Formats: sequence, C-alpha cells, structure tokens
Amino acid sequence: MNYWLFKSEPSCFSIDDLRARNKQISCWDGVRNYQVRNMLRDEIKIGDKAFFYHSSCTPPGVAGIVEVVKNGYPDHTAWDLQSDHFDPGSTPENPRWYMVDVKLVKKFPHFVSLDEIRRQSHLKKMLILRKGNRLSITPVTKEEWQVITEMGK
DNA sequence: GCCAACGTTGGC
DNA sequence: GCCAACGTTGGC
Repeated sequence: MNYWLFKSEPSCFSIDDLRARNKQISCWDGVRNYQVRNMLRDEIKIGDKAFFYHSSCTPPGVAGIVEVVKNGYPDHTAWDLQSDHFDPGSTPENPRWYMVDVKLVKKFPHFVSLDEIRRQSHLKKMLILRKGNRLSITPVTKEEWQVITEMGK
C-alpha cells in the first residue's frame, strides 16, 4: 500500500465538496500532465491513501485523508466539450488521460498548513516543498505520512 | 532534435 | 497581481 499527496484548489474542489458527495466518493479528474497521468494509470491502486492538499489558497496545506477506491480508468471529461479539461486529442477509443476514484477517510481536526510542514524537520524532503515542483500528485513516504497524520490530530 | 515563445502552477 | 520554475508547442 502506497501513500500520496493529491493537490486541489479548494475554489475548484475542496475537501468539503468531497464530504458533500454521495458516499463521500468522487472521481479525481482533470489531471493533464503526463507524469501524473502515468501515476494514475499505473501506480495508484485501490487501498492506497492520500493527503487531500489545498493549493492556491490561504493558507495552503493538508486538509485531510482520502482512500483510493477505484483504480485508474479513462478521464471522460477529456472528451466532454463542456468541460474545462476538454482535450480533442483524447477519445473513448484512445484515451489520453486517466483518473481514479477517492473516498473521504477524514477531514483533519487540525488543518496542517504548508508553513507547519516547512517547519517540521522530518518533512524537509517532501516534494511539495521543492521549488518549482509542478506535479499535482506526489508520492509520500511512510514516515511523512505518520508525521503529518499526527500533526492533523 | 533544438530552442524560443508561450502557458500553467502555485506560493507569496 | 507578481513572478519563478517548469511543461508544452511548433518552426526550423
């Protein structure tokens, strides 16, 4: 079982939006980066857990935990003309983009801000802290997982 | 295959 | 709104 960090802008899709969903399950759609696509298609599996990270907001940080409940499958928003993520290069016959389904495990009682993460010596190597990191999904080590989970209590 | 121009991300 | 950093695009 692997650990991940999933970024989302809360103005677009927040942890409370997920909580409001039927069964607190949602597809994680809209990824349009090949490296992250490969993770969604090949590496991220049912039972994996991920931090739900709020980006481009004040403050940014980890809002809670989700669990993967469906393995990678084609992201149909890519062939939806109405979607912001429409991509004419992707078709049902030859899908270019993938997504997984996630289910809310918990919203942290204590939101773990980026600032707190930065100040924690055990978290210095997190990819989220690397300048210029452009991946909306990044792997998380077991130690990082445990530290942040503890901070969220 | 190079690389300049452009677009996007995301913290501040 | 700024801007650094990176990915993508497209002409050559």
